[in-house]
Amino acid sequence: MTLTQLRYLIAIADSGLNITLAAERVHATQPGLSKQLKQLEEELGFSLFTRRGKSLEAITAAGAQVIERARIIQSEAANIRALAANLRNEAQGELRIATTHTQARYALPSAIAGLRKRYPEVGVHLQPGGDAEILDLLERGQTDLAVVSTAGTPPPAGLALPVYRWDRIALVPRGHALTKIGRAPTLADLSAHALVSYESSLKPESSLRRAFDEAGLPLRLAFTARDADLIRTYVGAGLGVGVLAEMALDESDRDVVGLDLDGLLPSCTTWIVLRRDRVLREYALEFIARFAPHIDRRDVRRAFDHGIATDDWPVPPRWRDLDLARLAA
Amino acid sequence: MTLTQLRYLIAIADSGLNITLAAERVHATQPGLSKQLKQLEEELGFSLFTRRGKSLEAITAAGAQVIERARIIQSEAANIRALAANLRNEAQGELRIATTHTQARYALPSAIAGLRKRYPEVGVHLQPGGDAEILDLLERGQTDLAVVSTAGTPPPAGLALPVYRWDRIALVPRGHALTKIGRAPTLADLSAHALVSYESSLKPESSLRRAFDEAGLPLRLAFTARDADLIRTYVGAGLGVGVLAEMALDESDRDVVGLDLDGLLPSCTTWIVLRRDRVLREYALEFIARFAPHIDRRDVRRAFDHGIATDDWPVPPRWRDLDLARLAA
DNA sequence: CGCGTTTACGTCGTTCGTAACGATA
DNA sequence: TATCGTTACGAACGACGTAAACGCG
Repeated sequence: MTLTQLRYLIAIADSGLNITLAAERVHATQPGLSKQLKQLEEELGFSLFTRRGKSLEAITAAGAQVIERARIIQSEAANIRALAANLRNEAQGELRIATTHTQARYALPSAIAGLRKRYPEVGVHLQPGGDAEILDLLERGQTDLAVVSTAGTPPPAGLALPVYRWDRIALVPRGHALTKIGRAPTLADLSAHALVSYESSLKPESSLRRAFDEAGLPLRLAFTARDADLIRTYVGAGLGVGVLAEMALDESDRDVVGLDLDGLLPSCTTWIVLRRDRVLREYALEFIARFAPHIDRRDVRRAFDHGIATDDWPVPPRWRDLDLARLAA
Repeated sequence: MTLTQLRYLIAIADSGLNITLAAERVHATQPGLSKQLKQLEEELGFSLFTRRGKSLEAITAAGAQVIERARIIQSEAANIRALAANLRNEAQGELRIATTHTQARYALPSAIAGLRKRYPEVGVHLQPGGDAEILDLLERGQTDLAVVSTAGTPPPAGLALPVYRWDRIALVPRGHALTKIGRAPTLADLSAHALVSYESSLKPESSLRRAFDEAGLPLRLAFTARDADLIRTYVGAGLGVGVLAEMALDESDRDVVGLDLDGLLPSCTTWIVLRRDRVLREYALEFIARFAPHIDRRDVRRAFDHGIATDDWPVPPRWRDLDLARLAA
């Protein structure tokens, strides 16, 4: 058993059992992988895969167990290399950030721009998805850090650092009835209209849905998307009243106007979520320091080593109080 | 970076930085280890050890981090091999059990004898120590399972399976004053004598000490040892009244006699403690099934996979109700 | 016949052990 | 001078890539 064999094994599993594809991904030849796989199976004394003819058909139960452990080994080997790269002050590398569209579009650009200024050789890869997918990516170790938002408690997995708080606003076409009532809309006001909001509102545990349920009001969703820009567009097209993150408000928009909801819905917190068992490259800490400047870098280190309870983190600033220009500097 | 390099690295660290000794332990030559170590350091780009002249002097901070990860890698590699050996129904192997003297001497023999009957090719290695040492061995992955006792809650680390409950008894020379009071001794009775008990009674959190503290009585320890046989011997020699596990009572002993303490001290539970992240060989499960026959083997598996709360385990039988002969069958 | 896997083979790099050398207490 | 680590060298092994054969749809 060698690290190479385990790497090949994982590549094969992650390439849908296509050895040729896996070989390309690890920059090796297909016969090489075939042979190493065979040797590994021989050493272990059982088949990692079932075969139909010559092709791999499925992962055996035992194979799945082995792959699981192999991933841990690979991840720890990567940790050692990351450790080494940090000590050498390597300025090259990659940063994979799994996040939602709203964060990627409105919150992250300045911090990422700042990061790239300090580390021009670091490639940043955004991995968009829904909250569950994002945390799943983190869980499976396929991303370096996740940026997600919750309306209440922090996400259960990993080490969560609070970044900023934000509220939702209502978005209506200019001249819409709701702009004329002279006060912030109530849930009853909203309930009178079809709503346009995030895909996540479809889930029964969404905070929007819960607010309506608790008020005993019906929630009609005319349109949902993950993408705040789409929501804005469709509000402009008159599909209904938008409910979306304040970050997505564009003051210069001629067609639509945002309305404060004044505490109608619970505030949200955006978190950076990390895996405690993963060594971060220096530039990842740099990103965190820029995106969440109110958190002391040493506290992050300490949280990694000893585990800080979530309550011990400082209350994060509100979105509207953030100095985005400073993050990018 | 190879698995071999990491194995050598760990061997060096565990041999007190003596490469020659480490080489013997891994069945390789000293120059081989030297060279691999150098190559690893070269690849990582920093020193794992500080050197005085040619000798290794200390582990660097970064080196400690690497070793920590290397241990995880080694442990997972061992897990894969264990997985494979189980599938092949290998009947050979080793079982390392870290435990206290009392368990090793009185509780384990029948279960181990039974295990050896079923698996004659398995070498069993008892690693004696105090409770803290034992759990430390488990923590550091240097033992397969730990057998420890507590007077209350289960040990905090790992997966704890309750095996049996037991009480402490008093041990006095024949004809001792306490044999003539015609009732079970009270704490006050005991307090009148110097006691002979386990080394662990020296610790302020020991349940014996706590019982005396709570009763406001002084505890005088004339003699302590880890070894119940020694305690018995010194009670026979008249050093004082013994307080020890009922398992250690030897009815055929001519010199001393045991006295029931009748709930004077809290009951103890003996636990098997496992690491959830360690794959056990089939014979280890066999040992568990023999030592704790009231626990369903499948529940152990399930606890490994999903994590069962400690409260969900069945209440273990009392020591005196155990059928030791059956365990050995 | 294309796609993907296995087999065969030659080359190259690496590991490992032996032996000699060097440094330290 | 004994102990422990490094350097040097040769033999053996193993990994890898190229090329060809094989099976399956």
